[in-house]
Amino acid sequence: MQSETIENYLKTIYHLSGGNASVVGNKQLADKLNVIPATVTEAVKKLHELKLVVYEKSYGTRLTAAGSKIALTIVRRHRIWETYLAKELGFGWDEVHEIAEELEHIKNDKLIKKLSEKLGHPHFDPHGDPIPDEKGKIRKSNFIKLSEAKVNTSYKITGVTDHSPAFLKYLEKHQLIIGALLSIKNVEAFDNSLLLQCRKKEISVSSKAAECIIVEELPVQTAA
Amino acid sequence: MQSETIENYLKTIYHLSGGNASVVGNKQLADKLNVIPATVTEAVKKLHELKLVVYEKSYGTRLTAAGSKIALTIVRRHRIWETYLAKELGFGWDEVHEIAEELEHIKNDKLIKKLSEKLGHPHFDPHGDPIPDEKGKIRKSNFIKLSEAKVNTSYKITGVTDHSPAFLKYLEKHQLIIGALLSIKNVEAFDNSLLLQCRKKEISVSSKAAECIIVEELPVQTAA
DNA sequence: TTATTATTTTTGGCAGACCAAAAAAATAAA
DNA sequence: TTTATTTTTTTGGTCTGCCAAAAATAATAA
Repeated sequence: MQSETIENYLKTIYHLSGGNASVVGNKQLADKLNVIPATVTEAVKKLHELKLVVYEKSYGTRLTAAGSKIALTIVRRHRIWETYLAKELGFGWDEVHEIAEELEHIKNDKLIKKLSEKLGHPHFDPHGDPIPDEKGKIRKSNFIKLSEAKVNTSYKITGVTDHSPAFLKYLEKHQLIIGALLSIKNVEAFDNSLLLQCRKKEISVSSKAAECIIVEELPVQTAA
Repeated sequence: MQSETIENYLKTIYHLSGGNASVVGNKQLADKLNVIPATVTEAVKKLHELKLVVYEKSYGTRLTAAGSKIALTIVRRHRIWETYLAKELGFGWDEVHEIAEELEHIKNDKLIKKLSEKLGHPHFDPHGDPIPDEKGKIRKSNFIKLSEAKVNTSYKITGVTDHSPAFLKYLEKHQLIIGALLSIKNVEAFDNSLLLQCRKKEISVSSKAAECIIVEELPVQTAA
């Protein structure tokens, strides 16, 4: 079986549980999936019967190993397609998510294999999210949110956690794209907005935006 | 709206009516769609209400202009994807049909535009079937079935009308691929099988196979 | 033209996926 | 700990897309 609906539930549970197989609530799921909680109750009961999740009444749901495996193949498909659309077909990073939401349900292993091959088996998609390999293994990294970064330290942007076109276009406009180098000059006490130094320009970003930008600390420059 | 089911019905009606908007029966449709005739009756009633077909009770169904337009966009998507899978991703011509059956339902005009662009806006897919353009227009051609070809005349293979992997693999094995030149040496009176001359070899093909091979008569060689 | 066969339609039903509204349970606040 | 508030579940219904079996039509053969 494995309907598109099931795939979407498993994928969403995976995302909401942060990949940790931790428990997610019905309301949470309902909001992400644009259905009402009653619908989720039904669905998770069925997923439980299929042994893809463990559902405990009035408490929550978490993925089983089998469910997690399926979720990871969907995530892999999604991110491979996103990367392919961006790299091979010239789509913008703000466009790929929506199309990949459909393409991720195409069931053909060889297709994903070919796409991955053509891309040189990438480990990250255009938003900096890691791409699980065929076995579902994910490259771990010690990236942090920009909102948790230190002042006056060099960072590189490695990803984003919000994929909305509006946010991505905003970032692009300010050249806050993946790979960009930056440091925090100042944190505004009033609203926690950050004053960034990036490509010789100073840019102010809200704390909300900083929550959605993922960075990696750069090794300190050794004196030449 | 425009569910996957509707798209499949319209596409199938299109194929069965030979692109001529002629009438197709319920049984016919049911067989192609792997459902029972009763299901088709329901479906065509609904399509009629949507003004995508004209359904006359106990008689049959044909596409309206609106229905035909949708059918042609599905056919276009299908054939563009088939071509892309074969040319850009290295799939065999016996593999592409099945995958394209899923991909044809991805609703994103820009995606098809990009794929077509990358391919140089092809007019024929790997099976020799014409690809409708964005407006649904199809390149007309005066191709004929090999079974209707004359003896001792030069032809070029331009397409096939059976997309089953078994048939395509059979053709490939005998080098009866698109572009191959051949002529009919003899027609066996007993079973109508054809003795072909192709690439210096003689090949015998059944009348059933000859029904599924499309050829184009070559201009006669003028003396040099 | 009647009998036979094939096709089409009707009727009643089922499963998947959803919703609205009411009831129950859990959580948070007073 | 007793209200509120939020979350979860139950119940009754809808819509789409399908099937099985029976009845009605059409097409074909005798």
